[in-house]
Amino acid sequence: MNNHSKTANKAQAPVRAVRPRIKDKRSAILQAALRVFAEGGVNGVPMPVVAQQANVGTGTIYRYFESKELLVNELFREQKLAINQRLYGDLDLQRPARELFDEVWRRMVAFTREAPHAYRFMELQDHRPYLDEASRQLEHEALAPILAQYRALQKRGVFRSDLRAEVLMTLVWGAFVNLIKAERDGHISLSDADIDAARDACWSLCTG
Amino acid sequence: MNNHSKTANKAQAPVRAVRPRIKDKRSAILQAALRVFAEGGVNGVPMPVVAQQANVGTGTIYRYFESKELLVNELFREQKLAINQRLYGDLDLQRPARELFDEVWRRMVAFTREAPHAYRFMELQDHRPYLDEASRQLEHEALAPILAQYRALQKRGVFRSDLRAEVLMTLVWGAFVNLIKAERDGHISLSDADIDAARDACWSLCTG
DNA sequence: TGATTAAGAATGAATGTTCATTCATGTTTT
DNA sequence: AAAACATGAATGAACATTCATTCTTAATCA
Repeated sequence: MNNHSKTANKAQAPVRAVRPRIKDKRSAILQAALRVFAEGGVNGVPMPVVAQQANVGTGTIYRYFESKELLVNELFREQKLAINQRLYGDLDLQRPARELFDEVWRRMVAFTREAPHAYRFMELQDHRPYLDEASRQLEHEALAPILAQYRALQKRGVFRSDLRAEVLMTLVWGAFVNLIKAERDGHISLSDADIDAARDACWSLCTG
Repeated sequence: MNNHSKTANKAQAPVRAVRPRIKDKRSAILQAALRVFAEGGVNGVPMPVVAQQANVGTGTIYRYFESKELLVNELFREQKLAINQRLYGDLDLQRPARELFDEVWRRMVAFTREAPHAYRFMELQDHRPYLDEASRQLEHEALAPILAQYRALQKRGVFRSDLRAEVLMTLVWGAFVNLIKAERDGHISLSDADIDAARDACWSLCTG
């Protein structure tokens, strides 16, 4: 199980080692897993299906990931980081609060449109039991900068201060997620005007 | 699969029939299922565990429910009706809008506190693939009265009218659900003041 | 240059486990 | 004693994971 026998009897010469090349199948597996898990749920998709979608033998997955659980966790963390970068990266915090709010809202909507698999996977709840400590930690850390921003806006009197920033952020995020979910579930269809109006309503929620 | 053979050859007399007494095990099964599904998710809990929690043999469940899927659907419908009654039943629509809003919010919070299993089960997403047409239909119908109320408040100018009532309702519901979820996930803890403030913020969302 | 070969990489059939569902048998009710 | 009920061990299907085998790669040598 753990006899790596790395540098045992190599006192002689080349040290060249044979650190291989491939770095490609791993990506293919992650990409395929994202797609099929987003569509069928982690519990709904057997590993052979992931393998097939990645054009890889079933056993190959286990050369790159110890288990389904570990695969799910790596996927979660990878996506979490990418999403955070996409939503909050390169934001000019000097701009007016309302402009920032609109910009982030726009990015969130764009993300749900352009990367539906990634969005769906992260929104999925059925992978929660799989998540390990590192993933949970990351999830928590990822929110810190936005939380700080909410706090700053409260301090400047832009946002209402009768509730804690955590609560405010939770409300807005929940409203957004449920809006997108309602659309995907076919309960409503959203025009651009609807989405802008929803944004304005959430702004009202924040400012009182 | 569907031969109920109810009242076939009973043209004679007593009509007494033998419709037995038990009506009890069925309830015990539903109640146990609600609890364990709420805790472990529908996919996470084997039928023998449901049976054990209901103090019933595994096979007995199948005397009352054709399959796990049907059990989940009956449970879903039963709970949906009960919840709707609890949240919106006996509401005096003549009262001021703000009072009604506060009352419903209060009921929602009380429900999450007093019937955490029922709330959790309904909030769960992993039973969604199990739901049949009847359940989906019921889910839709259950929203109609509240939607009508949102519309009425828009018409009276109490609620903002720059977004459709469906969208408004979706936003508020999502905000509430995520607030409770954040608490259960341990991300935040909610004081009564937090909950009241969240309610006020949602009211702001509705009124602009 | 082309041949040889050993180590890594890939594979998918085989394995062991978990679970929904069934059914042969026992128990209770009428 | 017949009819309805209840039971849980047995069944078969689905799944995560393993492993004996085959394929690739690239270092070495003729």
